[in-house]
Amino acid sequence: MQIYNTLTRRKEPFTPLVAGKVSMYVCGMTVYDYCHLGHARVMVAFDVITRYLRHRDYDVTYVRNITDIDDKILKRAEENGESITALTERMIDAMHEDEARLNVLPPSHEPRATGHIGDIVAMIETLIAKGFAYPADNGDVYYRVRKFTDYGKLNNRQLDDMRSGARVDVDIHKEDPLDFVLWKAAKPGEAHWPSPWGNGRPGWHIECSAMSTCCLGDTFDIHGGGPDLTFPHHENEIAQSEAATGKTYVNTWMHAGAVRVNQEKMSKSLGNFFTIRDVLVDHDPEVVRYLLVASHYRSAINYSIDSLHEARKSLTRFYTALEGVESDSQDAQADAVGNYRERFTAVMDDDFNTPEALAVLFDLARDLNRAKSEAPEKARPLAAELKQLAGLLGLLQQAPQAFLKGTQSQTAALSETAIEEKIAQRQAAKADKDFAQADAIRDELAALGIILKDSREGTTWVVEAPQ
RNA sequence: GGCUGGAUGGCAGAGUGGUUAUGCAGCGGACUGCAACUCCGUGUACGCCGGUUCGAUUCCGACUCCAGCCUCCA
Repeated sequence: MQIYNTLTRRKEPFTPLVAGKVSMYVCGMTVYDYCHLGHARVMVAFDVITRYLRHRDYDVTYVRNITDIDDKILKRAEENGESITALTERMIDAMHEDEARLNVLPPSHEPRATGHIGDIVAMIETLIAKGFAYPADNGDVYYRVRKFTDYGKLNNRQLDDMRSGARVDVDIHKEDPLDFVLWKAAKPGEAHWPSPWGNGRPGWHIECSAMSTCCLGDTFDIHGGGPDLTFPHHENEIAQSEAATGKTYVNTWMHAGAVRVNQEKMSKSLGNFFTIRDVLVDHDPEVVRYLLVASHYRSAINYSIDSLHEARKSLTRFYTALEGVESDSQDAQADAVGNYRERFTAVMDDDFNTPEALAVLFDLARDLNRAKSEAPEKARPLAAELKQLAGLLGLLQQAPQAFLKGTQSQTAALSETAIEEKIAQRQAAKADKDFAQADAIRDELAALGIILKDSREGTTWVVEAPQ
């Protein structure tokens, strides 16, 4: 297998530290609001990566943290008039609900910052002892960036170039404007934990260093996250961890691509974000997942309603192929189903090329459609193979009819029984050769987005993408 | 200003130093009462200018444009 490494800016053969095992840490949510599609992308990308690595027989330990103490959380809890814990618990529950709907498997461990204050304090103490950090007279503790000679290696950035950016905040308590905070002193009334430097809370970057090291060891295989975390967050993590342990922090850095809206990054600051739950009101969660998997994990995706419709159409093609074929995993037999599995594995081995993997599945689907009419005995194994391979992408696990008939909200204009009633009326009209009447019924349903399909076995229907 | 990516057919989106991506849409045909679904067939696509090469969309350089990071953001 080969994986693109942000650190070296190229694809590299993947060799885990311990043969057969993969240790992976992904930066998760700061839980002060609902997840948006950018979060969904990271969740789905690393879910596919985890599923595939496990399929390749790696024993994967997947750690994804929860940042449950932070300035934005304090602010939001204050605005809402609720306790910090009430807010974070509510958002954590919502996040779990969202990812379950997107068919994202839970990580192996989900450590929370507030559960690791001791580890965080210990790491800061080590950094101070080694001269990489210093307590300031305002009660904060800062990281001494210029002391870490490798600083900037992940982003290919020179410290002196960053000065010219001039957007670094000038803080009189810092020795150098580039220094960043490890421990923040609590203002009166703020949530806090005791520490050798007084009451306070951890800075953002240190929690990931502490939790990843504590769950996975000083050095681990893969560290992932969203595209906007490479700087400063991941750069700072490297500085903290490598200074503290004296060892390489991470071998392979992986970053997902951005989700855009109208060619602009979807982000909290721009306010152009769509939450997962908002999108799921009108769309099958699998459509959203498909949209995310249909592009390579590193490339930017432009989100639009049209792109969701495209995704729905593609899934409709797959489910149409699977419709009417009973199969289970026992049916997938290598000799009967061609080389799809080999092709799928070859492209997924190359930096998780999911668009190519889907192309293989479309070829498989065509083969399946052909088999359904020409060689029925091959249909079952082909369908089983399609479901099994798609399952590695977290797709095609619904009953075909369930997907094709859409959600209740999509068919709300007419109940399922009413639709069946109309179909029966049309059958009767057809039997009487009253085609004008039959066509009128079909047009009436089509106007409601219900498309009829006649076949030897009878008439079925699908819901087309909502307009 | 520094640093990253990107520019592929009507749209989405992979990939490759010479030969079909794939999906949607379009066109022709089969199937159908007519459709839909499905199947078969069908597209002189690789931002611009140079260079390397027998040959470049693919490698190298310049240019233009787009996006991102340098400040909280996945």
